[in-house]
Amino acid sequence: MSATLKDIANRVGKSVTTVSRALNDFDDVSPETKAEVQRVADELGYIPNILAQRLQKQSTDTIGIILPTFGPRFSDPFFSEFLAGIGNQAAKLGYDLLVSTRPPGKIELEAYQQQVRSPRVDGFIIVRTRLQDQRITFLSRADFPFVAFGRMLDDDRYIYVDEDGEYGMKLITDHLAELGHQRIGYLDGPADLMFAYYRREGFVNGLAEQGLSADRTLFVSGDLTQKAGYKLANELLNRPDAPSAIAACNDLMALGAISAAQDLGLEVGEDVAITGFDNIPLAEHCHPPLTTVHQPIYQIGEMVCKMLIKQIRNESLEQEQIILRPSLMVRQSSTGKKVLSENS
Amino acid sequence: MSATLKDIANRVGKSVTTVSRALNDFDDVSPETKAEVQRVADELGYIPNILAQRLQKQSTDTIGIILPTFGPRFSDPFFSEFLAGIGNQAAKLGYDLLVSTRPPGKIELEAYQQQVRSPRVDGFIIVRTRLQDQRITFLSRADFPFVAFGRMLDDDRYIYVDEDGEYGMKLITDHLAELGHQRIGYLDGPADLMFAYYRREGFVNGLAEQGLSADRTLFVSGDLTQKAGYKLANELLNRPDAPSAIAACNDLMALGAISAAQDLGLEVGEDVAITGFDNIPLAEHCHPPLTTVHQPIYQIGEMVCKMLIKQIRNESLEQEQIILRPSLMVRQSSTGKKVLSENS
DNA sequence: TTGAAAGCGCTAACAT
DNA sequence: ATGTTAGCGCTTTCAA
Repeated sequence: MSATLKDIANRVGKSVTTVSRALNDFDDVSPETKAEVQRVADELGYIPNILAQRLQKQSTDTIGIILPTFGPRFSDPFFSEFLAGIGNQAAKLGYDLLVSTRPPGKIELEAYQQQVRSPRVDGFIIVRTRLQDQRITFLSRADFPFVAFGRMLDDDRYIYVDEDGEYGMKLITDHLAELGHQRIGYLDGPADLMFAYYRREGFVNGLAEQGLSADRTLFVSGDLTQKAGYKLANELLNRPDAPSAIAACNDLMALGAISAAQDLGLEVGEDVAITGFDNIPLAEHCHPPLTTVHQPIYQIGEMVCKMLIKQIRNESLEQEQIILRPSLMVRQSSTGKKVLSENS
Repeated sequence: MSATLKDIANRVGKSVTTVSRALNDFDDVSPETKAEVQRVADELGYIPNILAQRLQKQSTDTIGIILPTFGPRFSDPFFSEFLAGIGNQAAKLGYDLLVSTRPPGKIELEAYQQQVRSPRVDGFIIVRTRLQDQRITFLSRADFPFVAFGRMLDDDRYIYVDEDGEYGMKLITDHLAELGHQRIGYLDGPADLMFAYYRREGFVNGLAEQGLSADRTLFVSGDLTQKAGYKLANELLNRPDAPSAIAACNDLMALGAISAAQDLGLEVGEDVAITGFDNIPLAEHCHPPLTTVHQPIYQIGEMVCKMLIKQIRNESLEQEQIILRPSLMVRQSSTGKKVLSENS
């Protein structure tokens, strides 16, 4: 077992208190004592017992994230990158990251309640906000620190970072309209997800601004996986009145759509334009490379984490609501033209 | 703040000790007292303070995993699925999952040391073992519980689960040889990774068994990303003596290789066969679908987690070393033949 | 059947 | 500049 303050105190012949203060560099300890204490501490390889510190402080130095997952086959590039951003930032600021996974719904909410009351974490990061988000409602009421990645409908009295999904999707409609597309299919996401909502808004409004009417029969929605993208695009492209372009609300579905088009013998970028949203690493290296909207997931992870820890520490935030403007990445899946590699 | 044992004790008019024992269902507490204590506890919404329990027990009820990551653009489907497996299993068994990310090397090892000594977790799960793995050496010496996913060279006196990568890659060479390929390129992984080692062995030995000699000039190695796969395959395919098939040591690089081939105007599955290893969800839904080797990552996550917790609890394991046989998934990227969808 | 007391390792208020 | 005392919330002897 690791040495304790008491061990050091005995060796040095001082009280535990003095040792504690010496190690924490209080200025009411004589330099000699400090030096001596430090020496012995090093010698014994002292490391503070974090459990004791936490009990004393009544804080866990840990932030939590509960990933909303459905099936076991859970593999969204978005999450691993986001997690890395949060995790690295948390480590930098001296916090641990507690990760759980729960299917959205009752079980999920119970997990929040438990973790709040235990208390197992000092604050939460919420991902994939929903139109009405119980998690946010609950944490707000409980006055428990959290930062969300994403907004909610009809309530923004909480701290969040979000991308401007509406703007992002308008970049797509502008781009497609410019290429001359008139009939554009849309691969929508689950109705209760806020990001799908904004992107859909952007799509509809973007078309309108271009003087194009949105044909609702070309709207189909799926569960954000490639599989869904494949199936939905296949249906769209098999219609007699098939669209000349398909915009997907995320990259994964767009990748599925590309496969579907190719399986039908279509040349993506030429015969049909396909676009995504997210710019996951795969987007650049698939064939053809995917035109999409970039949002800096890793940086958002860092940002959200930093804001949460500030909140936990009661430091003031410059900005409690942040909305980021994403940018368009034009690639071959829409233009058919080969683009030179973006970065070495 | 949550109610404490003391609060309950005051209300009931009993000592804290009695209340503690009542709630833990000791049999030396009268039924009436138990009932009364339980009633008041419910009324106050009592939840034990986990920090105090942990200090007392000197255990954290938490297992740790430190993900080896390089750049910020970290997005490996393998990890998110593996994490989900571990996380869900841990939750089921009453454990928390502490996730960190560190670049392999000194910083990483320091993180292990710190977490061991704090003590922040009760045990570790190690991923992506290396030929000589400092992490394993350190934890073994410290006699700290851990379970690894993967083996090590020259030392198997520790608990692990691994896939039989050599066998898996032989499935690939057999398959390619059967299709008539004689010159096969190999996209290798980093030299210090154990899984890359076994898969390479399987490739070399598999070829030998087929009476084919491995042309070392067709071996190129990269960092496991699609980007690397793209670049390496591009080089291979541009040679005058280009191979007729390319086996990649993981799916991500294989996907990159597919893009490279397609960019060169080759029909994958017809003009060149390409295979992967891992069977990530994308493999089935890319174009053409990728022939690969399947290993049940999610289940392995569960398994590893269960074994670790048993070890922590000093329960006996039926098997301390487990090696799983992966299976071949034949798809269009090698055969050129369309395969009916595997599952609905 | 119950309670008093000690202790997990640390920090902090107060006194000296 | 240092020590005494108390306390974080819980569990666990040991005694009654």
